[in-house]
Amino acid sequence: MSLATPVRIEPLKSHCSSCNLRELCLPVGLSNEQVERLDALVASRRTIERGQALFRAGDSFVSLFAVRTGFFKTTVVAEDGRDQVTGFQMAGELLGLDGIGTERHACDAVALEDSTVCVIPYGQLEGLSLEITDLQRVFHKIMSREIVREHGVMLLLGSMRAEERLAAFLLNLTQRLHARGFSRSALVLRMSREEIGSYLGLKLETVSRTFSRFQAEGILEVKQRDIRILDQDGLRKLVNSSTC
Amino acid sequence: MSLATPVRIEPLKSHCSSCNLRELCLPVGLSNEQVERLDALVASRRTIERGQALFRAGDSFVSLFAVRTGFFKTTVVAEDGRDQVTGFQMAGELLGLDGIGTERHACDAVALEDSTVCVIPYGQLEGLSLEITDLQRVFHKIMSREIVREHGVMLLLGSMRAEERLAAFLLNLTQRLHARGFSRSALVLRMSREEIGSYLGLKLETVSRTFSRFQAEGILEVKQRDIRILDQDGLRKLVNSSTC
DNA sequence: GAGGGGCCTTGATGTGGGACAAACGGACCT
DNA sequence: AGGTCCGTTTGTCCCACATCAAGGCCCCTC
Repeated sequence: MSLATPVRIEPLKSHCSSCNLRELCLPVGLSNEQVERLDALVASRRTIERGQALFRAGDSFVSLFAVRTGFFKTTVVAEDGRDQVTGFQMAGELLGLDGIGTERHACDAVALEDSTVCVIPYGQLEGLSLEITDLQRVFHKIMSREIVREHGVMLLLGSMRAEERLAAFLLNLTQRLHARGFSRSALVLRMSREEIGSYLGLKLETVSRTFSRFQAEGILEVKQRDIRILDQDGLRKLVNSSTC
Repeated sequence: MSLATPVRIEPLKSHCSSCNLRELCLPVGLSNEQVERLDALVASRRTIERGQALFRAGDSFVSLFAVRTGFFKTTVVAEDGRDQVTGFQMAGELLGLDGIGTERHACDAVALEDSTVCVIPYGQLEGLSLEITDLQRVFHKIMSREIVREHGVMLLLGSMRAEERLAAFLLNLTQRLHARGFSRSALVLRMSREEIGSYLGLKLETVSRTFSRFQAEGILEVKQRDIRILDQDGLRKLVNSSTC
């Protein structure tokens, strides 16, 4: 490390009030006055370089994190070393909910590109949500939706075939990206074939082959990580057809 | 229905204070005084016959339910009709967390044997947890643990082989039963092979064959739904060995 | 622009668990 | 006791995906 480069703790103040993610993040639905009180709590930002972990399983749990920019994956590791990607998180989504139960994180959160997060000290969030009913309600809803999302993944892993899994995955990603102002029909994958495979319970070769098949069928145009969706209905039909 | 048997709405008052599940349920860790305030809120019980639904996906969400006696499964249904068991709940465990996010239940909860539940009106629970910090904390922990449990299921569904899945399932069940005072080595399954299969992402025939194999290997004794675990370490090794 | 290292694609072959079918067994009737 | 129903077990065959292996593409560095 060079002499002139001290470790930099980002002291940047976050401002939920003026954040363009306000409607996608923790402050959703809160009044201006309420968001200002939340501002006082969301004290700092952190930047995470691509490939670095925001936290790891076993780390003691202190704060939640809201993705401000960038892209993350969360993974759980079995005792024998196998790991499973449990989710991909983009701007506005919360990381760290897994840590509340035991006061230690239960999974790793790793940045898939250079990212910034807002740090939300959990103890203070608890305190504030005693005072702001709406904040408590929003927070409960976020946790509940995470539970429901995972139900969906269980359905996918438990009963879908490879094509259906990948189709469902792409539709989910584009829907979330669209909510953030991106195109519904084009996306750049931030994760590798292997990470997609881990999330979907498939091997990377199967993911790759399925992409190729979708391209051959005219459903997608695939150039490495650049994906263009040519036939969204085709994808949707794949997910809903019980052709097994 | 006979003339002398009116529909009975159970008006029975629940009492968390005197409930033997106190340490396994929502009141865990609360003081006597706090639990008494919770009592005021948990106003009624409901009995659910085997095979009946406590709630169904799409039902509007009003209350959470704590299993008092009996056994439930929760299932999500895809648009094409396939369904996936997302969990099995026993005494002390909460049902309905999925409904908070959208104010509608996202899954079905069906009793696998005649059961009783305590009804916890969610609006009142929100209100009380504004006043009792510890209650808020406990509730958050319960939701967080549910998220972590589902991570574990994702790991199971995404990367384990049939034997590992069934072994992990049995260990999880016996561990939870043991916490409720039952034997660590003998259990009676409340669910069918098909329901186990759905939960584990396997077909019922595969579940049955795997039980048979475990029996042949001297790990289990299987008589229909009566299971005796002869070699707990054998089961544990199965789960942890990355023999794939 | 040559070389190397990730990541991705594609081919050949193998296999775990699915699909289908039949028989078994226990619970509950009459 | 016999019959029916439903869940379970077991056998046989088959396929979707895994595994193993080779080669291609892109981007980085020197």
